[in-house]
Amino acid sequence: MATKKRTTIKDVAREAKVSIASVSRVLNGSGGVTPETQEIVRATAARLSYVPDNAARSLITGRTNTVGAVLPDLYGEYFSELIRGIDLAARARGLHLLVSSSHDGVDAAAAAVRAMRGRVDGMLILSEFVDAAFLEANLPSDLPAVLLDSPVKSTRYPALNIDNFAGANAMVRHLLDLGHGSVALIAGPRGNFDAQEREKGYRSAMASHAPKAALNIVAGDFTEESGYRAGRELLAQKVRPRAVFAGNDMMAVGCLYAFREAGLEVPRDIALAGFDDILIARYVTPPLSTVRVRIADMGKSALLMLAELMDGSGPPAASIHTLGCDVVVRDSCGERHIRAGL
Amino acid sequence: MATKKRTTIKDVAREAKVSIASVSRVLNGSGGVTPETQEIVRATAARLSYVPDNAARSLITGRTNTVGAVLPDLYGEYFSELIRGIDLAARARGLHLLVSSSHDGVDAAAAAVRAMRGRVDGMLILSEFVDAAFLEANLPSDLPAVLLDSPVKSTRYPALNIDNFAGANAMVRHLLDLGHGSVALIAGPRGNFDAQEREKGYRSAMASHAPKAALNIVAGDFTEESGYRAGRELLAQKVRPRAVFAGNDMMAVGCLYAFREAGLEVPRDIALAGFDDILIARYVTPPLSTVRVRIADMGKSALLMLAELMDGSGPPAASIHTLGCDVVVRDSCGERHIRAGL
DNA sequence: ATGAAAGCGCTAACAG
DNA sequence: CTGTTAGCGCTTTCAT
Repeated sequence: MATKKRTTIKDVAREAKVSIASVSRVLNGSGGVTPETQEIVRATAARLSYVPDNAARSLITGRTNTVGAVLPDLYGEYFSELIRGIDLAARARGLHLLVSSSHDGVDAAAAAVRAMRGRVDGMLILSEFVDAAFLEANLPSDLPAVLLDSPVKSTRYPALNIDNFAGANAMVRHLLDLGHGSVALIAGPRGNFDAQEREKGYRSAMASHAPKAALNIVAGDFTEESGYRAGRELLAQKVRPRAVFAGNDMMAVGCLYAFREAGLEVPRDIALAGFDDILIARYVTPPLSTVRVRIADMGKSALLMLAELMDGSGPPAASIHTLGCDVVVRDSCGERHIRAGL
Repeated sequence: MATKKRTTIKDVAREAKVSIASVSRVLNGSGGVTPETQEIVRATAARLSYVPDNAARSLITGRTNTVGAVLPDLYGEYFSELIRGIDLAARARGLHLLVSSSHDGVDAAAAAVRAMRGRVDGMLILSEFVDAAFLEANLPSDLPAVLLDSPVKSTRYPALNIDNFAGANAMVRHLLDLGHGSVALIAGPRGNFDAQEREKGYRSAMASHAPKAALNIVAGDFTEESGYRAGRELLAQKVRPRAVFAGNDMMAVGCLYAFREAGLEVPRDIALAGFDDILIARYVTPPLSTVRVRIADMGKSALLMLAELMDGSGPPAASIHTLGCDVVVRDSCGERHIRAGL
């Protein structure tokens, strides 16, 4: 279809009265061609609006100039920012982007990864289903890849992670500094890597800045609904906490609704903070203090890393890079100013 | 890189002690092979973990099994929903998805379209820069394509549009039915197709349901900031309108802030509605009545249409399909119930 | 500086 | 039912 009867290099060669080799040389800038010949070839190619066939080119060069991005079924805002970061960086390097999202299980993820074989020169993988065995089984050993936000300590692939620990730690510390004697945590889903790191950050901040205060952790699963339930659970405790740190913004929003429903005013009666800085955070009442994650940067950095890997000049395999977060202080935690860059 | 020294069809043939043709036949299900041979081939292929080379396959078949999606630099939520719809439908049909987003001008869009030549069997194009001449100049005449949300009346490509007119019309009618004597409009950017259609919908509803009321249109450009300014402008009018229909949700949100700042209560003092049903709409106070656009459906339908086009069984070129919207009634317009599907 | 020719890995006739 | 073979469009030696 696409390549039904396009003009080929032969047509150009014939029209330009040169050999196909010369045409190839000119169009690839391989040098060794007279300026005059170059001119003729270029003109003819333009006249016939010749476009080299990528399949043929890939077949012989072994390169596709395409990178693949495998992403899970994830929440809109995060996804689009990430993709944008990746796409921009890819375009800047003349690379195309093949995406595959929405995988709801290991098998789907594996299929997605495998389907990209031979179509891409490198891959960006972000999936909770990825582990060392998964990679071993589904990735050709010679295909460069970069792992995003992954717990895998692979010896073969570099990983790029968000500093969930530091972000959570900083936010809890901030809450504590504000004078809220003790902070409760609404945890994220058990198996989730981000959730675990954030919880660790919470524990660490509590241990170092409020060693006498008891830990107060209620369960959640990153959904608004679970945040709402957690909020009610918190209010039912004998002593109502002074501040709550939710493992992500959606839960914070749910929690906010629970508080509002109970007639409490945030932050006067109880302080609240989230994590992610999703768009909504700015628009709820009161605006939510949260931890901003620079997703687009992560996409960009990941692509750059992958590109280097593909050039053979990349970072040592197994390196783990970490991207910082910013504490964004809005109204929900009881103070107003911005503390950035940790 | 990716294809450095992979096992080829020859290796499989040798190991299975059959001809490469048989291997090809088995793996393509072209039939005409004994079950036993099939079994042997399949087993050896699996054992060698053989994966056919896409480039070679494309070269000879002329198909890439990939569709391209060219999107402008657009707002996160819309983009991710659209992509998800497309991706899901593509996967269901065994098609891969090559994306290119973030184009800030005609040239960038043209480059993006051209770069996909030969890499895809069909294209989905959503760009404000697209018009008949653009397509003529940048798309190979034999490449199937579907236009998304485009004003172009092309004789060559089918288009899939959102029924902005009907959506706006229904919302304004709803506002009028509620008894708000006259409705003001915050218009979108001048050149924008969606904005124009929505304005027409407003005019039409006013003409038919409130023929005696004067039209009241203030300018906006789809940004929150412009909505805020428009809100102030509206409040400065001699007679404050009873209801305001904003051309999109972001402007409605900005407008809401202007009203709040002026000490007005929505919807008691003034009713407000938007368009798009972005996530935020649900979370502002009061929740915003709006018009829901089924973006993911649009992506899916577009891909299905494209797939048919690629099979040769597609809709007649130049057909224009329209996707309905739903009026979503929340608190901001002064009544609570849902009216769906128009 | 240019051209001829050998494949890249695969599918699709065409023979047998 | 199976094997042989001719390319698909291109890059890249290797001659000239």
